[in-house]
Amino acid sequence: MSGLRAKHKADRHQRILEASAELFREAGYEGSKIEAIAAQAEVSVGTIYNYYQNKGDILVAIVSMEVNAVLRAGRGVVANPPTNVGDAIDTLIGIYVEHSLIYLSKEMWRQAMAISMQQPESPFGRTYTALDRALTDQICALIVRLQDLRHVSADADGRALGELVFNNMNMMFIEFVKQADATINELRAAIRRQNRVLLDAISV
Amino acid sequence: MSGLRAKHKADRHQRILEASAELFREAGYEGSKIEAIAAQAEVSVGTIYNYYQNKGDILVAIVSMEVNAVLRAGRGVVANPPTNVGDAIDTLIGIYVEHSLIYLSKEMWRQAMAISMQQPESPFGRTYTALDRALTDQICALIVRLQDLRHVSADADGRALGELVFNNMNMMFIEFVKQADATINELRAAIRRQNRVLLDAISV
DNA sequence: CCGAAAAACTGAACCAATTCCAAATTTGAG
DNA sequence: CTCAAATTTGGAATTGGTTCAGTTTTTCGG
Repeated sequence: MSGLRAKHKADRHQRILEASAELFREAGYEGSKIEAIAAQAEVSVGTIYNYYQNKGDILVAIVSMEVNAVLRAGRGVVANPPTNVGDAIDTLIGIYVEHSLIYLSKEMWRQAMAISMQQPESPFGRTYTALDRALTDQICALIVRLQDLRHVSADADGRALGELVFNNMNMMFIEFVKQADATINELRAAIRRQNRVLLDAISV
Repeated sequence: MSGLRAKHKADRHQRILEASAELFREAGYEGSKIEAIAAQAEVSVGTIYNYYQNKGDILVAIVSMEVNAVLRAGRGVVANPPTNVGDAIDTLIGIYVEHSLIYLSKEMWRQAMAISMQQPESPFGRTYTALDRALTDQICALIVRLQDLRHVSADADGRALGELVFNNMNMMFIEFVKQADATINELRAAIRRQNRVLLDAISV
């Protein structure tokens, strides 16, 4: 594929993405009709379906960008964690949840999760699952790092621990986006309390 | 409202529910058209919408019955738990997951969860959230019971611990229903491994 | 520069859930 | 038995995501 065609393709991808992101935030995911996205992006409805399998696919592209940004930010913590185990985990989780509503609304998160559940085998579903997996891996990496630094007992099952921490956080996050009036601070406090149970088991 | 009318109402509710359960299992949730349900239940489409707000509402009614059955079964374990803490939790979780696919398919679970996420404020969403809550409470009750019996240290945060166990199990269950080829035994083994981390922290 | 062939675009048609409505039926009270 | 209220019926209209057949654009060998 050469010049012009590739350029058009990139342009249109971008236009569709920008139009969608804008509309999703303004009118919500359900409130954004495909026709409206098409009009805003100055392409036809059919073209959108050339670029994305379905409406949900557009959403996942946006969610992916967000989660990848968070994963990058998390790397710093893993490389250089606070020496206190509780603080280390809390810092990483803080990065995740504090960023969560900057580009995405609660409704967008809910829709994204719902679609990944309905269609786990679709490209969308796979991508979303892969993102969850990457977050889990990052938490596990942090714990292994803390074990290397002798802040966590070496005979703890790092993988299991990381999964436990991630799964709990993720479930709490799900409840958070389901409740319109829940705040990020409440969420973090609740997770902190839950994690405290674990810390006793593993701190050196 | 007296006799006959109430009876008919109950009959129709029942017929719609049975027809739906059968079709959902045979053809899947998405594959079951409302018209087909109506035909099977021998009522008109309009009548279905008299009894249930939407298709998802029917599904939650079925899921509710299932979860309530599981909650009843769980009460026995809470009343009379195995003395070993790991066994106690494992037994309760065993009841939950072993029953999960008897009346519901993985697809039905996925749809139910997805809908509860998309519409957390709808009657459906509220009911589903309440069921999750009831399961959490039951796990917490088990742990408090074990504390009373001196099998779990009295100064552990029972509520936080129960939430952690439930949230982890629930997340693992979500992954389980997303993967077509995941087995219940694999699921239980994975959860057992994760819970082991916790047991060290709290066993007396 | 020309004329296929491939790729991409378009928007009207399709499908299934949901809503709406007027007519028919059933029920319960008097 | 009769009437009024409640409920059911089924078909038409609506809605919004998705598909598809036909058209336009882009590419590329000669």
